[in-house]
Amino acid sequence: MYICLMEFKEAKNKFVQTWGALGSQWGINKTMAQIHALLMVSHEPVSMEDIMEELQISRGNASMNLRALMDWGIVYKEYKAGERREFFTAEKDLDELAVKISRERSKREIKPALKVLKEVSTIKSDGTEAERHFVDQTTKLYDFVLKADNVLDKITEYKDNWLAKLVVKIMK
Amino acid sequence: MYICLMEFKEAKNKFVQTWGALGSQWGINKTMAQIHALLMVSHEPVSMEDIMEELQISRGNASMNLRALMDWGIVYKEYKAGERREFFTAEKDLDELAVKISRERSKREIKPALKVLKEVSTIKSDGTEAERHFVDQTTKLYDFVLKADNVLDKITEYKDNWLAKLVVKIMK
DNA sequence: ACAAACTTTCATTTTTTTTTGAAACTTTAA
DNA sequence: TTAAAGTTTCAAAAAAAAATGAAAGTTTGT
Repeated sequence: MYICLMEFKEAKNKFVQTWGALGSQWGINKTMAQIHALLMVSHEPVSMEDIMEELQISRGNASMNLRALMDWGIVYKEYKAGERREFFTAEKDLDELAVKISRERSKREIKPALKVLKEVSTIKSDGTEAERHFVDQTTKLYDFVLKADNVLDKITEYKDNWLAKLVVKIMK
Repeated sequence: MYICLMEFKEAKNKFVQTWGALGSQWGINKTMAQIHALLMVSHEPVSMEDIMEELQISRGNASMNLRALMDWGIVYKEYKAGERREFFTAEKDLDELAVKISRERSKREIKPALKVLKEVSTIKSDGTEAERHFVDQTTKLYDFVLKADNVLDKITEYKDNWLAKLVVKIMK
């Protein structure tokens, strides 16, 4: 029994650390990813105190990153009857999680980038070869990113089981 | 003519800055993304000197990031006849570029994460509900990430025009 | 073999990002 | 209305990541 508990804590910690590192590599702040990981594998809502305790982080840090996760729509606040404090849960449905992350990153990062690509690809170019190449390349890039963004949108529109459905479409 | 040149330089600069910022948001060092952007829109190979000059960065920085880009397989060294210095070009085919980035990120980040997910999801759990939930959730996550990684692999296997082909498959 | 032309490396510095923590704020219950 | 229990904010500190630049290393032509 003791050994089993140790193994669990160890595994949980390893998972949280790994998810945090993966987050960093994809431009998501480590603590934010760690909090999310922690909530993902918790079977019941977790208080801010507990998050601070488990991840050894300050109240401010916990508060700010929980806010960010809620802004992303992948962590929810919960109230327990007769409890003053707030508890938090993560979106645990992976299809839904992926859809929300896609949507948010599209809105925050891809769409603004597309706007700039459009802008820079439409300078008048009756000029040098350098100019012609620039316009050509940025136009291609605009088309590519736009198409990719649309595909992602289409895919995640299925919402329920989009990944499974995609597998079917592609393998066939 | 003068105004037109200004517009071009301005557009080029805006593109490079934007691509750099986008890189940061996705866990790619800003300078690395900027160098890549610069090479992408350059119609002919660029020397390290010119890169340093255009991006206002040091020799060391340029050298290290060019090496990293070559490791990713998306920037190539070129030798010009009768020239001692080395010149650099970027992969300009966007299908190919996306394939290479996918492959590399899968190899460097997804695969190692999968290994950990497998590990932590296979602790023995005859224990508490917390343990059962942990095993359940990490197993689902493992399956999901594995499937997504495979789909990406399959898609990019088309290599030529994979995005266009995907559009067809999905819209249909 | 030499030196000129060029590239790479890495300890140090700089910049950027993240974290802290204490003060300000909010909510609830008595 | 008050105070207890909690949350949020943000200026300052710390940590992490990136950039510098000078020394070491390489390559090439004579």
